[in-house]
Amino acid sequence: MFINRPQNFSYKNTIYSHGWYQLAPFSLDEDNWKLTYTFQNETSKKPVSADISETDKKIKIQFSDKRTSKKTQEKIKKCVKRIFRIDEDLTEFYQLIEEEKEFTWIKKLGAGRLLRSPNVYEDLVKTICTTNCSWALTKNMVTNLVQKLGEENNKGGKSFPTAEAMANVDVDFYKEEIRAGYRSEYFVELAESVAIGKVKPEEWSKTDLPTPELKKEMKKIKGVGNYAAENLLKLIGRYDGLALDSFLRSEFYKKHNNGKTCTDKKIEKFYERFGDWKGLVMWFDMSKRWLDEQKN
DNA sequence: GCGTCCAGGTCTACC
DNA sequence: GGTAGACCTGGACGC
Repeated sequence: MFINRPQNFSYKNTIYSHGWYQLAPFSLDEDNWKLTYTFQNETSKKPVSADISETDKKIKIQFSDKRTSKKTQEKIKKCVKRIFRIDEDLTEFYQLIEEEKEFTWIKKLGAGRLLRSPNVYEDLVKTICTTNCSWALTKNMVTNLVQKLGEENNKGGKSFPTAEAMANVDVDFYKEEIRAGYRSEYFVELAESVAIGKVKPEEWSKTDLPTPELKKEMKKIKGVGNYAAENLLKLIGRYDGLALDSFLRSEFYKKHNNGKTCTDKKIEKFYERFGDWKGLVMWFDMSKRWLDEQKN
């Protein structure tokens, strides 16, 4: 199964856009540039693993189970499009940065798209796992969630757990098995709220709510503060927040402030001219060094 | 081996 | 609305 690649799209630089590709159920074979993901499957409950790779003009999806139904294949194709943001229109973003020499590399390298999960709920849980801890611990928590609560297929692939599966375990499980620490209570509350339909993260992608109001909605969820909400907004395609975290701040100090610390207001002022796209501009401005270090 | 620091922050109480 | 202090984990670091 194939998907057409959009203009200004780099398969590799989209995978490397941020750390999400390192989080289960994603796994990346860098020698063959094969991104594997195990998708939830509502119809049979048995998840489906798929290898994603690129050809000259297309993105290729290969299913580990050849008996995967056409209907499921089509659903997974839709998910892959979401993961790579195939249908996202970045024309305005590229036009905006074209006027600034410092940022023209983004378009040239086909960067600009942030890898994401097949659904908002997974991005939400993973974002909470990034708060107040090292990246190693984030990976550990997410791996535990997938290994201990995800469904397994006959190839050994495990999917990210559903809200229902996450709601079926208690706080002690999150503390002892997931090693989520103080986040454990947040996960129980969140999973229960999503499972009964009280909180609907998937609606966030479709709502017409202005960003500040949507951000307020997101921050009602325990464990979601300013950084987490703005990170989620970026993942659903709203880039008017910077999602400042310790990584972005320290990179900004090094690159634009002679290594000295400064206020968040100063950082915000620097990117103000990019309006609704400032969050995306800042992310790629700060992560250029990281992209340069990856295999290209 | 042990203690301390801190990392892709948030929450609550208090002012 | 702004701020201080508590909150879990685990790797890095110094001793």
